[in-house]
Amino acid sequence: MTSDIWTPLTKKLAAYSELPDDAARAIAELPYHAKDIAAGEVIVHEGDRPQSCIVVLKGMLFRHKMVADGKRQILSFHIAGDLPDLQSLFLKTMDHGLQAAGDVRLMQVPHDALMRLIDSNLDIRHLLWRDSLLDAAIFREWVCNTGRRRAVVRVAHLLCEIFVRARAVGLTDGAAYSVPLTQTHLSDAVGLSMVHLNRSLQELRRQQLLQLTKTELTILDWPRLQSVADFDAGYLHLRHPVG
Amino acid sequence: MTSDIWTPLTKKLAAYSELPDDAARAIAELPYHAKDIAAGEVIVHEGDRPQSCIVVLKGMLFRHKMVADGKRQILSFHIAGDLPDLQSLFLKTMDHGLQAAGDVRLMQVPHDALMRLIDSNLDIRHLLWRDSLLDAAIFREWVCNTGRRRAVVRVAHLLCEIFVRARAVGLTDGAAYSVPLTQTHLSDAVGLSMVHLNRSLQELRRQQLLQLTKTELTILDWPRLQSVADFDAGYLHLRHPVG
DNA sequence: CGTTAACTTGATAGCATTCAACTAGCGTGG
DNA sequence: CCACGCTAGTTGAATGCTATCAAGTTAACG
Repeated sequence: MTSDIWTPLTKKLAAYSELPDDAARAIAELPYHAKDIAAGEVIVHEGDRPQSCIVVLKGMLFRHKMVADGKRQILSFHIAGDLPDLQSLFLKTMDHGLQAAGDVRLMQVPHDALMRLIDSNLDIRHLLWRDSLLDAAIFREWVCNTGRRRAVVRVAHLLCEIFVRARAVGLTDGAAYSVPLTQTHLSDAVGLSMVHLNRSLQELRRQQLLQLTKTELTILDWPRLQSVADFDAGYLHLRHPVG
Repeated sequence: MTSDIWTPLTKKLAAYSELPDDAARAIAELPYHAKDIAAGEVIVHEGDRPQSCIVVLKGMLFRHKMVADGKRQILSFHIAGDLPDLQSLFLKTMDHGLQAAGDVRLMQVPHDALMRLIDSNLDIRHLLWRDSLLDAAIFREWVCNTGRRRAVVRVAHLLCEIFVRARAVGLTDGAAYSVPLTQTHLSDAVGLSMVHLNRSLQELRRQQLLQLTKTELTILDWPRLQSVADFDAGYLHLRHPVG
């Protein structure tokens, strides 16, 4: 079975580390509960104490946090294969929320079963620990992005990351990738106002670097986009750095 | 032995989780190499592949990353008990550097010995995994800080975090804490220019919220500072949330 | 079609950066 | 001993990037 319900997760793990066959098999024995989530629905709230971890199967969701004045900051985007609340295994209270951008299909894996597997299987433990560290590496890059980059560069950098991560797990179609993100999502992710984000996007389009519609991102000039974006995929720690 | 060389680390772990006695004893059997580092020295470079993890014993160091135009972003500050490059156990290549602010005393623990202990001791493994997730939680808050907060709030928030983390491991002296940070460090941490950081600090001083000299941070009005800073210590996941 | 959400555009205000100069403290060497 | 250089901190003025406010357009949908 080259494509069962666990394929997104195993693909993701294999893209970022070596995934032994028996580790994949052990994962596939975990109990789970699959679930469909409508666009915009909040999946986990800040303050919740989840009893299971989520694996994204299809679609995109994001972590977010509110700051004073009711402003929102998006902390990360997650695609098929990602474990967006793996940390809840050890940090019992959510310090942020989880919400669906577009429609999402996901599975929930109970903490206790996952914990048992982690404690008994060295390979899986290392794979998942590494995955949680990768998460942190991405946050670090986002700190740089919001802290020290100009608007246009910030936006370009974010889109580069999204595209490379999607390509790594085989979700892209040539230079195109289907994204369910609005400009409001993007502005809350890079820390800009909606209006200014819109103008930054227009600048990227004007420079013929990319195309972004309501449903699809297309890279028009990868080398130049990467350079404008100050993007270096090193922080993603991919197993096969690039193509 | 209430105070041996491992005290900083055990204190830190106990401040953020429960630390069983035999876990503490097992840690104390790890091999190590103690080392003194002069202020400003780079301890680990971006691109390095370290063979050991660092435990801070005394002083303060920080992670940093360069972005285009030679601008620097500081990613985190680390005090006694912290493990600022624990991730190097699983992410082999450093995606950022490690540098001493002030003089630092630290110890290096070889990867192989640490990995053996992690693989054989469940408590320690959970403690350290949790610590690495805590790291990520702090990065998330920094994304919010640089992304969605005004200058004065940003600075106040950073100082709140530094103070609370220092207090949690017993490094503060009443409302005072000895910090070896220059205003340049602070500005690179919050993503502001040196000049504007200086003015933001002056505003905090003018409001009688805190005092900050070359060597010491003193909190003058904690409740009001916390509120100005939009600071909620929840994201630090402390075992005993506050005092 | 009326309604709504997403996107776009223009004008204005304001916060943060940049440039430049100046002060203070500290160590070194003539 | 004082000049000198260096680092860190401070201040002023001008520029400019980004936010805000307001209005208008487009597309999707019941």
